[in-house]
Amino acid sequence: MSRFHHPPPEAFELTRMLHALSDPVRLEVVRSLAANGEQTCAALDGDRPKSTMSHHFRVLRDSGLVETRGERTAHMNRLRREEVEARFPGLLDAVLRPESVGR
Amino acid sequence: MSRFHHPPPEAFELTRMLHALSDPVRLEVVRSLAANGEQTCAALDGDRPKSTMSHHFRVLRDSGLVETRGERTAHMNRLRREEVEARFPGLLDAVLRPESVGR
DNA sequence: TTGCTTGTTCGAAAATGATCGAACAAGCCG
DNA sequence: CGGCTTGTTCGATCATTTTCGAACAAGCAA
Repeated sequence: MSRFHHPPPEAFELTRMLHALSDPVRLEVVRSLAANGEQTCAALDGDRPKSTMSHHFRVLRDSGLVETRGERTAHMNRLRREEVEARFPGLLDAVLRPESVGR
Repeated sequence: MSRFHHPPPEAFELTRMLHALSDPVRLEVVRSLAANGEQTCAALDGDRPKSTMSHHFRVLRDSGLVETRGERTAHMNRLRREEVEARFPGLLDAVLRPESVGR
């Protein structure tokens, strides 16, 4: 039973999602989730302080990109691929392309 | 002879472009350029102050999304479709989709 | 229970970004 | 030339973001 708010796809806002993706740290998280599947917050912090990461996960959740399941102590994060694809077709694919990476 | 700086596609940065697109005013400009072709700054301000629009155009130029030709007094703006498509395939299409509009 | 782990929330500080008036530059028209 | 038009640049202000330590909550393990 997650204590977090996860908007339904109809409520996704493009500008909000683009803003969520426009931060290097968050984009890295999204890419890692896409490449490696569900992961805990700890597995995704790049040695950054937990409070900082907690903030980024919240932005990702609010935008609709990520779902956090608060089961157990360690929270699991999942990229909401299908939902995002349904609402903004092609967006995630474009952002996740290997060619788009690196600078 | 444009006095503006327009980065070449190799220099486009994804996070910078996503940030440029994440502002409602700028997204509206990009959509108008996509739908109606080249336009002057005046045609694209939504009754907003010129200094404000000038700022947004600069962000759009720096990201690589827009090219401003400074010929004549009135500057012409063009969406750099091909360049953006070559560097970040699918990104513009996703953002310009009608379904993605409206909230 | 006590302690360790994982993560959130709060609050503050620093950085970044958006907005807009005023002054300025340059082309164009009469 | 003088004035109008189109936009840029500068500076200030205000709002939003980012970052991070400290305190807190809850599960889990010994």
